[in-house]
Amino acid sequence: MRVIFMGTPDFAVGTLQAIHEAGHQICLVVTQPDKPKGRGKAMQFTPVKEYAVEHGMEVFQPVKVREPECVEKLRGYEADIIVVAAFGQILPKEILEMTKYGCINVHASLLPKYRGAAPIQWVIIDGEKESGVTIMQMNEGLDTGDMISKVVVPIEAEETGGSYHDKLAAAGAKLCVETMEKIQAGEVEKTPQNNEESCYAKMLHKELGAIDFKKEAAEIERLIRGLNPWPSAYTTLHEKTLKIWSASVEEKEYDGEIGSIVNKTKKDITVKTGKGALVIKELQLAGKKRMTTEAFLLGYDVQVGEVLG
RNA sequence: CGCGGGGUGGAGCAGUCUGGAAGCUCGUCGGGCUCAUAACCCGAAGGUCGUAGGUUCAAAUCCUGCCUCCGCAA
Repeated sequence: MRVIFMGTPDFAVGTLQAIHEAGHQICLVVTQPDKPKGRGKAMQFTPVKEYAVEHGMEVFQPVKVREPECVEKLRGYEADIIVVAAFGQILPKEILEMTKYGCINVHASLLPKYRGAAPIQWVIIDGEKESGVTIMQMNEGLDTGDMISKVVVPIEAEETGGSYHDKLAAAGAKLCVETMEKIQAGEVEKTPQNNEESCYAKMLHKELGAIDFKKEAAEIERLIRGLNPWPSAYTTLHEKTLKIWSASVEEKEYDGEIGSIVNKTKKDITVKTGKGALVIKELQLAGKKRMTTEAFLLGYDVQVGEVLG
């Protein structure tokens, strides 16, 4: 098929690659404009653009695709289908109805649950046992289109936002190609979403990672995993940001102030929470590298009784 | 030129301001103690102090350029 692909972050690259390698003709790749990123404020390509440029694909980076001139530009490619994966802009009706097969979207959740921007991390934070990827026929709502296909991916006990992201990106890429074949063969069945069961996964923001030790240890531990590697869960130690990369839950109720260090061994630091305690396994102090708590304790002096946050 | 913190034996750090013999907590190797040990005791190996140049009788330490890691911001 003649395909226009729209996507921006890493999650979308796998799908673009799979479509490309499946032999479809990608006539245009639409991605968000380059932005100054990184420590030096240097302009940086989006991951999707990186791939597209590397493979000689034409790239289009509109600030707003819904502008009439952009819409007309897209129409000019006469694509059969538009595939969207984590693009980051709302598509107007004119684009949705522009092609023979319309726009399909690769979404990283089992719809109608977890519509929105950050479903991958939220299912981990919420402690779900499984999630997956849904391919839907896009309509004008936010992730409200009819469902075409889905795949379930279990969430492991040690799953992090990063590891699950990679699993879903791979699963979504595969499912997308399979679904395109079915669409082309006219074998798809579209199922409307039950709006009663829907919920939204809000965009992640940095403050979300601020650990509130008054919460249950189990909840904090899920937050740490869900926000790993980005934007990461953190607290404060000696007035510096302390990121917590990995921790485990201990049921024991220690005496002491919530948020304080209640136990220290050669390998771990244990912090009292609203319910149970959190054993910190891997961390990172501002300016330092990420390291195990054991390595951290070899060179950094922290005492039982000190309070985090 | 967005702000800031680093790069010191295998790991994590101190020492840099106030130049003048390479240190701490671990790990590793050898030996000892012990029923035993992640515990304890004795001993050993291992470092161009990121890199290039400058100042000096003398530089990890002061000056300059460069490389590189990281936190914030975006």
